[in-house]
Amino acid sequence: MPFSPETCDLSVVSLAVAEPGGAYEWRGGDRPSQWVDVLVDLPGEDRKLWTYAVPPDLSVRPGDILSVPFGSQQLGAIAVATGDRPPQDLDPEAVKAVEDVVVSGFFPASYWALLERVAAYYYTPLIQVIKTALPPGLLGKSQRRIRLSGDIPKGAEVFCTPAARQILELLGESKTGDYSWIYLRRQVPNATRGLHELSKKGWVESYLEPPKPPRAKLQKAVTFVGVEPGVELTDRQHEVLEVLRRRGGELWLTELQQICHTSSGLIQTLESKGCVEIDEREVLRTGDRRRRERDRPKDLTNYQESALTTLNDLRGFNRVLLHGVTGSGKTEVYLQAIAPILDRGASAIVLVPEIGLTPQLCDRFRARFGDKVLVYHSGLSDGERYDSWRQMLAGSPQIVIGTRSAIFAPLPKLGAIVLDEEYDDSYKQDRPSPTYHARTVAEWRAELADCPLILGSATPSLETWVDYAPTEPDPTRDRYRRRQATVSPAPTHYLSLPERIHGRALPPVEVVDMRQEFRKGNKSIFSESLQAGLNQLVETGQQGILFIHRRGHSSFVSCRSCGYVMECPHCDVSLSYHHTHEAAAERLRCHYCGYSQSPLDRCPDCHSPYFKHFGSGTQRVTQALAKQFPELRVIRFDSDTTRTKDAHRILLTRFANKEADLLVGTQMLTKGLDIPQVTLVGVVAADGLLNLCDYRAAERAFQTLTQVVGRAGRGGDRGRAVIQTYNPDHPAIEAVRRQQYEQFIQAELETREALHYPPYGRLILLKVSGMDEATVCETIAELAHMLQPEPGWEDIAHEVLGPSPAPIARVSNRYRWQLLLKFPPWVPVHLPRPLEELRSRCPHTVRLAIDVDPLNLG
DNA sequence: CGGATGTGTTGA
DNA sequence: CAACACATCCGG
Repeated sequence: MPFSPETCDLSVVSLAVAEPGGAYEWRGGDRPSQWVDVLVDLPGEDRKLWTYAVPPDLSVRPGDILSVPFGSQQLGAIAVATGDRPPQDLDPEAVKAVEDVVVSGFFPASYWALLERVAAYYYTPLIQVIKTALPPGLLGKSQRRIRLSGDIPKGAEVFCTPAARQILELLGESKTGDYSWIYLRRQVPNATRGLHELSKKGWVESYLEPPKPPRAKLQKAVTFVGVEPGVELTDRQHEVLEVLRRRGGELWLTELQQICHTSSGLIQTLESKGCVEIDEREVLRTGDRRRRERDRPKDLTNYQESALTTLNDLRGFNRVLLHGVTGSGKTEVYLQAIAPILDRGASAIVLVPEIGLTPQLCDRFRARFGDKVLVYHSGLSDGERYDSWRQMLAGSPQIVIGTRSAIFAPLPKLGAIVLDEEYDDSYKQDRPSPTYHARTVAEWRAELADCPLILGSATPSLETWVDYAPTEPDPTRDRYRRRQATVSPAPTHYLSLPERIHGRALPPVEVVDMRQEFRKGNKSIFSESLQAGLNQLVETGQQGILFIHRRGHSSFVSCRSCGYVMECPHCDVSLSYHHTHEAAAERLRCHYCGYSQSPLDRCPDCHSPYFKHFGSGTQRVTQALAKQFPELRVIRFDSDTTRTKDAHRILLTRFANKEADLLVGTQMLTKGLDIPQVTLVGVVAADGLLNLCDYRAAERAFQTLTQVVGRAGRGGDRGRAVIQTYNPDHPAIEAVRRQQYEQFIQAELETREALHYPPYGRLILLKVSGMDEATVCETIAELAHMLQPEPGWEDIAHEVLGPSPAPIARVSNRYRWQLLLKFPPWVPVHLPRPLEELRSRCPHTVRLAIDVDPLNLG
């Protein structure tokens, strides 16, 4: 296709140009191209293309990540189209040249369509979606930094404004002698004025630091070539050459030097004599190279077998729900379903909620598939993520295990996508745009890649249940749902694993009414039944888990005399008490803005000395345990004790090795933990879970409790679970006790349907925030007005709920208000007004964020 | 985003 | 009339 200004008209042009199944090739073709149209990484410049010249020493193809000069700075950019004719509507002199090709990437054909779809659905600029899909730092831009310069007369800061003085102070303390301008501006009020003042005096200067995108790590490798006749070698040279030959003819330079205790000089001499070649090779920083026992496919239960048969026969886009009770062996089904896909030369993506919490799953995949397994998540260093990402582009059959962003893994030949624990909320991004749900994106990706999508869960979300589970046909309902569906229809399969492997039973669940315990005179936080269970652990040598819900037992600091509660000065939340271990410093921390301070020993309000923290939930419980069960060995597993890298794995290994009898922890315990010796599961107080004011509270409580209960009795010994609550009749508790998923789900669905909440209806949340409360209120009122449905159309239109202050009305000194748009099932989901128009009504001090399909209404 | 340019406000 | 805060537009 010719390259012309017309084809660059962006307001309308979709950037997805690749033909399905074809090679990734946009306009331009194979001819050497001298010009390239790029999308730059600039906020607000959505979809505008910029033309650059391609210097003769560079080769640029569409899809390449570039660095380009832009104004005074350097920006990350992505090549969209190339051409060999100069742009006609531009002065050729004004066209700048591409600075560098950062990565030359060949995305699979459907990849761009996927990114476009995410951009459109979540109302997000395409470049921002690209940024979420790429490893961090790839679209680097230059950074403005400030450093001290020239001689600053002693005591001169006295004559400066406070802002300037503060800048000088900060720069003086800085190790590198400089700070980024963004940082200074955040730290110092009126920083702009201070900077002007100082640079005029010549005491500081600002400079642009060029972007430094991650690079492949290179190492020198030595390859054996041979000895030409007539080449003279010393004995030592012979010796080194012989070592290299015996070791397979190829070694890293450093390795060879170490083995032979020689210098690089000798090896260079060998190179000059033509006996070896030295060249730079890419080394992968993919971590974990531990050797491990090779794992063989396990025997399957009948249910697993039949699920696997269905999975193995699937070709093309199919949607599958693998509904297996806890301990039914879902992972083994994934493993055996993926094996033939790799054999066919295709790859697979396996998504898990949080990788740190599922080291066992990764280990099992690695044990089964060895180095074909790639792990990808935010815990990796930028370099590691970059290497893994490049490895995916290579296209060899592989398995990517990762958290939600791994749904964008650029695997060219995708054979299947697995989402484990599909109901988990961490699949939804709620903070910057795009606020995507990995399950939604996975459906699109599976559709575009024409491969099966497998959702696995013991407690499927309502969304998944209504879409995937077999129910009696209900034409009215189905027609409505179809109108709001986000994927085209596809064969759907419901696979059930109703039994645990090895014929093990689900643990019986006992619900204890804590009000009665109290009436009986039991003042302990442990019911009699749970106490008995804990005592038994010591006797039998079995292990147990105690689950604590964070909100049930707060960790705030309050005054016993006057009731004063320590709050964050910038947010409307109380500060939480943190104390990692005995030696560590005690801190009070704000979970929302990161503010922290040391604890006070007197109440700032009434000066009473009875000013105490209540400790975190886990801390309080471990203290109570130490008192009542001194012989129990306890491991705390919460955000305080798992902060460091690999802490999850270490603590879990210690527990698995029976170095403790009891694991006490929060939410983190619910996910994928598979330790056979666990026979007792206790929930200290389920009430914190039940009382969240959210339309999904009951569903979430049911899912979490079922998962926790499911940790018990996975080995040979029978398990049991004790749930303590002040609310034993709550439907969610009742459903967990009887382990009746379907009845609970049906009742819950009816509530949702009556109120048009998802999955019967959909939501869009608009969030507005700013420093000045009045401005925020005015703005959101205007937005609410603009978004009202046309008068007279109320019953066939969306509803506008709000404006209302966010549940936490102030964070980092920003006041937050929100609006909820609710679309009943028969109303197509879309913003009634273009986002741009809404943005234009917001003053510059006010931020507007949009959350499509929000999970947390606040 | 950063820089250049334009406009409105203040105050000596 | 300057100095300055604030808005707007441009960048290839």
